[in-house]
Amino acid sequence: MKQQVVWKVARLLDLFTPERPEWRVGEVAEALDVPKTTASELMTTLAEQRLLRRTGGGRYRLGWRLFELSQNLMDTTEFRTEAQAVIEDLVESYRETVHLAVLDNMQAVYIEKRQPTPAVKITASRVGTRLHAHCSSVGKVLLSACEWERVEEGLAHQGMPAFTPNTIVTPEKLKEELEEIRERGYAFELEETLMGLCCVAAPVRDAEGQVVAALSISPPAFRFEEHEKEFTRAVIEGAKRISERIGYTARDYPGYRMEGLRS
Amino acid sequence: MKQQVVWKVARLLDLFTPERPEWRVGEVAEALDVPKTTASELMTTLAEQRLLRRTGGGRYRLGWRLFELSQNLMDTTEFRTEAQAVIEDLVESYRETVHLAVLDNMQAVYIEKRQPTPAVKITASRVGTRLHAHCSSVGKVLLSACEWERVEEGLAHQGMPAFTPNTIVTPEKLKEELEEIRERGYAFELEETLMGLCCVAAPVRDAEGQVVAALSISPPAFRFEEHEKEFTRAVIEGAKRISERIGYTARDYPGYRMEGLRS
DNA sequence: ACTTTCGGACGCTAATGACGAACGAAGCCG
DNA sequence: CGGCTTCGTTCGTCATTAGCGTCCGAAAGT
Repeated sequence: MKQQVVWKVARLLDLFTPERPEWRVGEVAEALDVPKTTASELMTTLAEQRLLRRTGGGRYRLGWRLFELSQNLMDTTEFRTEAQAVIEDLVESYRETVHLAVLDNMQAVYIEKRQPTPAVKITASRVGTRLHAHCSSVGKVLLSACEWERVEEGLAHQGMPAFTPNTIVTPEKLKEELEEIRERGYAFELEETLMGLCCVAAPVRDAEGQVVAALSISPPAFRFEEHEKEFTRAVIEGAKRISERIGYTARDYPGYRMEGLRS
Repeated sequence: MKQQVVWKVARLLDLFTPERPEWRVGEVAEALDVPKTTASELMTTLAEQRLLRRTGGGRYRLGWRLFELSQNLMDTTEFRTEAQAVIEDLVESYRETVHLAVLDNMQAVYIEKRQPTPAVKITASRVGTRLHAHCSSVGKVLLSACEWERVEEGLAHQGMPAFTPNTIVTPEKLKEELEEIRERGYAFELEETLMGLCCVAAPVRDAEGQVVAALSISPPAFRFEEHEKEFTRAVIEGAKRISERIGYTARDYPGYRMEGLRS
């Protein structure tokens, strides 16, 4: 185990959640179980580097350098701009929540989210949220593009918690599901994370045909059931549009099979 | 000098600019002037922590954890939501570029930017850009809320480069200017960064009366000259609206003097 | 197949981060 | 007003750990 400082830095930064955005030295020391002096020194250094900032009276918050870096990251994520336009269109047309996610360490991270204007805040999802991949449509799409071996070790690390009776809880079942998804080119999520919520997701591919993101639409269950094929078609179409804009030429890759939608 | 690892991490992450978003181990080693093995180990650790990510074939990019952290930061920046609405309104009404910036380490960082739809990309400013505070309207507003002593030491560190003949280049002149700004409650920028570009900015204050951000409008010089008072009034009004939404009650603080606009 | 380039593993050693103790700086209460 | 508590920071020591030379394996180019 090398570079433990980096570990500590990461652990420390992760303390600053939306629920608890401000920490004092003593609190951090306790939370990380290190002496106060250690925490103090680390935090001072991080503040010098603008990864943290001091607010009034010895309290700390995340620093603006994180914003700068994140902005650099987003600005160089080619599919982002294209995706935004497509997402906008989808929300316009279907008046449902639309997500875009990437895979990170075998988890899905929402990097874009748009809700229809009369925002019925169904999903508690926030942009920047990391979520278990085994029970979300985007997650499953992204996992389906990985070698099963890697997925397996990811699961070993993170487990497969059940959130509803429909959540897939065994690796075997997930493996089957992923193969099916890879085969057909899109994924469903039928009340696997939250009762009453369904999603369809399709993969976004780059010029090399690699899956780089997943696009999903998340209507409430009852509306999904009524218009399943329509939603499915729309998401596939949208993902395809994004893919093509960033150089993917619909060669003979699996996925994008418009025929054969789920009976 | 303590916690040098953190310094290195920061320097390393800063390499990943929009212009050069991908780096290999060897390139980083050269850029930071460290042995390859050192760079390799650091980058591996950072990748494990998801602060970097490996893309195909030994290349690295910024990792998604940065996005998560930045998102946490933005989500807990109270004035952000309020500001967005106000910015939107301003752009609607005046069809000019509007910025919101915060102060970080005596530099201004744009955290919000909106341009009118027929985007005449005048300013090369990007959200997430850090810029010299002595020559921008937002910068000067933010500096005017700091003790001069701290400003001075910041200048010592960063210098006062001249970008146009109008740029303020001496601390003395800047000090005068800042006092005037503090007194009157808003700042101009008259072709100090770029010829042909003028700005007006006003401070956003939180519930404690602290200046937490600056709002600016940036029309081309000719249009600014025609409607100076109008723009000024609008920015002050906007900043005030944001301030009030986050709990500032217009007590007898300096600033927000609507009377006495520049002759 | 040979060479070159590149990334990663290993292990020694010097550098450095962790931590206890002592020191300031605020607030609190008698 | 002044001692007391709470909290953060400074200092100096010591054990830990990160740095880097050397070696190796993989991939790409010749």
